[in-house]
Amino acid sequence: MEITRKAPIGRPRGFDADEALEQAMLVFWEQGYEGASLTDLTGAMGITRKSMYAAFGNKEELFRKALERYTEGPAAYAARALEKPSAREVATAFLAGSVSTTTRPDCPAGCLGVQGSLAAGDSGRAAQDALIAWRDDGRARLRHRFQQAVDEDDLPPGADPELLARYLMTVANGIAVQAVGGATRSELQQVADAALRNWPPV
Amino acid sequence: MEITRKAPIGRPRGFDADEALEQAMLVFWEQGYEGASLTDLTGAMGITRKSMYAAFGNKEELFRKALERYTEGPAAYAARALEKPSAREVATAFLAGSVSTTTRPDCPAGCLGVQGSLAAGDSGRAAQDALIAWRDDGRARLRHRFQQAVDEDDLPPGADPELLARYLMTVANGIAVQAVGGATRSELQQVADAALRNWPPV
DNA sequence: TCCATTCTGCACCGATCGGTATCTAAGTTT
DNA sequence: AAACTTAGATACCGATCGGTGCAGAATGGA
Repeated sequence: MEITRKAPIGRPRGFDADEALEQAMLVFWEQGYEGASLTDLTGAMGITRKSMYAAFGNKEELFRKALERYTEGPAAYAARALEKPSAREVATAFLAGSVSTTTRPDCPAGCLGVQGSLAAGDSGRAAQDALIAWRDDGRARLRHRFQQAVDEDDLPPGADPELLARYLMTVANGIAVQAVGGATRSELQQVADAALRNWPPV
Repeated sequence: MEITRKAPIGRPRGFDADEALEQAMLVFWEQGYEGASLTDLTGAMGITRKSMYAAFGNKEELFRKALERYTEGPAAYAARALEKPSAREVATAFLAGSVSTTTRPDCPAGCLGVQGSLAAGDSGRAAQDALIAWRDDGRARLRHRFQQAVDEDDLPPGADPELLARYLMTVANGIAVQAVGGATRSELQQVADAALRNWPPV
């Protein structure tokens, strides 16, 4: 029987891996996967290339882990929105979260899940695929939530969960692009309000 | 008085500059500014680096010219939409054109004006700025067109041309992102229809 | 105390980046 | 034919790319 080893032998790492990952996420968010060089990344993380490779594997894995952190951090609004009691509140919270996260003054404008690797050469193809899967996953969760709403008579029987989910995701993605172009929070919230004006009534 | 010289002295270029630019546009469209290397570009254009530099200046200028060609080619739907007789038809044609152009089977998925350089490192910053200006210009044209519609009582007096323009642009940008993720033409047309369901009545 | 292990800092790897120099061949004007 | 300009091919430039090898420092277990 092995007892749980709390501290692995050897010299412990001299940096906070979570904090380093946070900084890497911000660099990817601002510059995209291909636009973020290892020099940019490790510079912001405050560690050397060697330490980065030992802790995170390689650039591609670092990106995946940064995306995970993004999901649980800045993009956590999506998971919170899904827990709202009604479909309308889900949609409203989802777009409101999208607006506020893409226009945070202390973070890069836009959405890592969109601009992290929207178009890419060969070297960024894996990151591109990861983001496509990420957006698909978000859309699937919305679809399931709206299917549940239909089942609960929270949406009219004729409502199409698939379409509603894609519609919301499309608007959110557009908001992210607009944010990169410098659109303000209030401008985008108006757009979100407009997009919800034709939401199916209960 | 100089007479207009039709053919400049020296050996004429041995390739079709328009066709070469078309191929460069397709590469930028698919891989983005930073993701498209000179090797990729000149390979698709069928010319050498030297010829490319002589004909187009450098990579950045090549991108600007490819964007112009994109505007007059695949993205010409936008200019055509602006000439529709009513605001509603403008909006409908704009989104329909956005859907069909981002899902053309013979072209890369998505929109060059969005994915050409959404996020970028230092080297892609100029292309990024060019695309932001490009999208701003499209939005301004929509705004002017809707202001005209308000003046002509083609839109209700309370309609906000600025908001309507940004709303349409946001949906179109979202459609472009969705197209990259593999959304089909009919799926996106449904989204476009949904987005127009709350268009202000005359 | 000594060893094993892992960290850090730095130099370095081959490959590729955008961009050029150099050469010959070719075509058009004067 | 002379003058001029460009095409095409090749080789090259310094810089940067993602990724490593190595030596030394630091820590845990024995």
